[in-house]
Amino acid sequence: MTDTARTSPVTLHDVAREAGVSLATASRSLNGSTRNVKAANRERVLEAAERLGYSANASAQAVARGTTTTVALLVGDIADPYFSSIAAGVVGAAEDHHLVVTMAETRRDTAREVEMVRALRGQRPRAIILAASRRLGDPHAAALAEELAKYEAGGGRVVFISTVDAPFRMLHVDNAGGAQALGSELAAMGYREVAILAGPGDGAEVMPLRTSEDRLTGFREGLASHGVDVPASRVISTAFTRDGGYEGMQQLIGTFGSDLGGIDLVFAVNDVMAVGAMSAARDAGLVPGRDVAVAGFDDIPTLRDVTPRLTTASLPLERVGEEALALALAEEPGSPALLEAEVAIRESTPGR
Amino acid sequence: MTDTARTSPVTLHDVAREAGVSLATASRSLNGSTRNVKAANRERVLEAAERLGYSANASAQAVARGTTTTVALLVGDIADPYFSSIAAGVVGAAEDHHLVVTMAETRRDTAREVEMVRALRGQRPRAIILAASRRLGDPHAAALAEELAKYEAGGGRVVFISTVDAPFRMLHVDNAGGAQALGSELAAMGYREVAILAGPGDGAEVMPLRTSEDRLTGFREGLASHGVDVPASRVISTAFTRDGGYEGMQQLIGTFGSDLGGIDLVFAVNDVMAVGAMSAARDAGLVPGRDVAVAGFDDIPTLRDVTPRLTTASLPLERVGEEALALALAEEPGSPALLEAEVAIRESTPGR
DNA sequence: GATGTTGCGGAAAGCGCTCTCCACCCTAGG
DNA sequence: CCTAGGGTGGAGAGCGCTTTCCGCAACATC
Repeated sequence: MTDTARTSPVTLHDVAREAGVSLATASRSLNGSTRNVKAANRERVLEAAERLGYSANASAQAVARGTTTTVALLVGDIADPYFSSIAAGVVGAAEDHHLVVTMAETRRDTAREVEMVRALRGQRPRAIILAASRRLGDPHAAALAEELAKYEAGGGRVVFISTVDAPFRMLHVDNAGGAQALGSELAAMGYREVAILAGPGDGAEVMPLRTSEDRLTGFREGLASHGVDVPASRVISTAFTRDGGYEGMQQLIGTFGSDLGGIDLVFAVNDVMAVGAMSAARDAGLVPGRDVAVAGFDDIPTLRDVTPRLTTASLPLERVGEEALALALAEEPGSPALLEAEVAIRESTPGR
Repeated sequence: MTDTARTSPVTLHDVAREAGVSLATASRSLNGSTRNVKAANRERVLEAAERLGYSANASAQAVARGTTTTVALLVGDIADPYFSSIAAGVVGAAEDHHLVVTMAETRRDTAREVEMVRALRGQRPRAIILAASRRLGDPHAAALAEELAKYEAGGGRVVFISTVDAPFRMLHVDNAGGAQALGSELAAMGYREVAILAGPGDGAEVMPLRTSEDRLTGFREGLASHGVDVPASRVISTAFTRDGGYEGMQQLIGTFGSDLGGIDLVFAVNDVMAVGAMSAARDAGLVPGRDVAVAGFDDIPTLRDVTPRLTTASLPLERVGEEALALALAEEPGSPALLEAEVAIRESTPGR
């Protein structure tokens, strides 16, 4: 019976002995190799395994087979709904393929990202999926690329989500296109005096996030197609977080006064920033949606219930995760996939 | 130089050969064992490793050392901010210990949970942390306990977050106490006619979630201490999700009419449900906070900006994750830790 | 009966590491 | 001069598996 006093896991050897067969037969019975095992023997092995509570040592299998069942996912911040939604997609899809996913966090620090990749590389994952946002002209980009190249040289696969073109498998999210459509639609609704809360980076000292940049540029183009221009003085650089949005709006109010100097629409480059911005407006006595329209980007499900309901560009984040895994597993990378954003006009931009 | 054509990872053997030393010396140089290596040799090894882009094979190390650097985390739903906050805490703390965390999702299905544990067990993680919510009288509980017992018999550690007492390391979250304090305070503020949106399970067909049950009971006790009673007809069983909250409120409105028959406070057993409930109220023409007060539980950061700001019991979720890991790593389990919730009264319950 | 075929079990050689043990060199002490 | 002992390198066993290869038996074919 089960040896309750043991303190190290049951091995295949134990099972084989218990079943009275060889290691080879036990192995073949438990993982359905190409080779057949006589039913009687397989039966005995399965029983013995069950009785002993055997569970194959994945590390040993990995060493013997030369391949693991692991996929690594690197995100900026797990608690951020943007990343956790993507993670949910990856984990869900991974499970369908009987893969285990290991996660790490860059904490939005691009130097750490290189370290994390180095650490993850040791796991010999089938693929490394990078969902952490990249910066333009990042000084660590070269180091990252080098580390990833080494990983690929060892047979690994690298998938990048939403970023600059890189010599790896790419999953593009249509930030620019979505933002453009959003900008165009809002301009058509009559908004003329627009301010933008962009992500961090002024282009000089700190480099901007690629995602933020794409959304900023796209949005401006969308507005421009209706003859609306956003002067540089109305583009605020701030953190890519809720607090960043809050502070950005505060800054706007500080600069232009509590009537915002006629600004009728504030576009934040992501939903959590937009929500922070609404709070700041409210705290300054403005009613979002009435005194100033606000729009975001992403369409985070958890934020679906904020009031007024947020106009945004809807991104299928779980699907992004699923597609990323599919891309990682595909034999041939194919052309870079593009996931589109869909404009969702809601009460936070009632129109003028 | 780096062999760019290779397709299988660089091994320690390669490094040793490149450096002109033995496998043993290479191993000792690269991981700082107890044994000394002459500086010159270590230097050569480090250089060779760098040049070849070597990264130690974690699986092989695990097999050789008989121990991994992995911790497994099992959550109900990664995209749910409750779980992702805990996950962030675990991942953050794990990193400080140079551990990698692998995540799996039960999708709130308790049968799947057993399977997931079985799969994770193969990884031989140092610990398995279970954050997935458990049900009272779960028919799969026995199977789960058995699977976990097997894992522990193999030297693994199991940590349970927020649940029934079980013969494993426990991290208790003070759901009952927090709910009681919240109930008491709200009763003191004058609320008398209360309805509760509880989690799923009617106690007969479907078993209730332990978390939900604790919060329900605690809240009732808190009210009772001020002489306020909640009749069973005002306790709605619904899904533990945003949609569950929405439907629960709809049901309340359907039953008691659009004035809610005098109900002045609705307590939802978690924040996402509360937010869903507010939306349902709004969609029915009620103004949350004015026509009906709403309270939640958890204090999810992402939901900090909903309006009216949500009264809730604040749980330090990231800390829960950190403590869970600490508990997993501790030599001696010690007495079950208890993490307290703090009442946060905000505008969604202005008082009467 | 000799000669293939299959079908299946087991021995053993790896997989990429760690770590024990032994060998060797050098210095110090007698 | 010899011996003891500390420091260091390397051979090789072993971790828990997979998988190749060999051998044996049972059966079909001529």
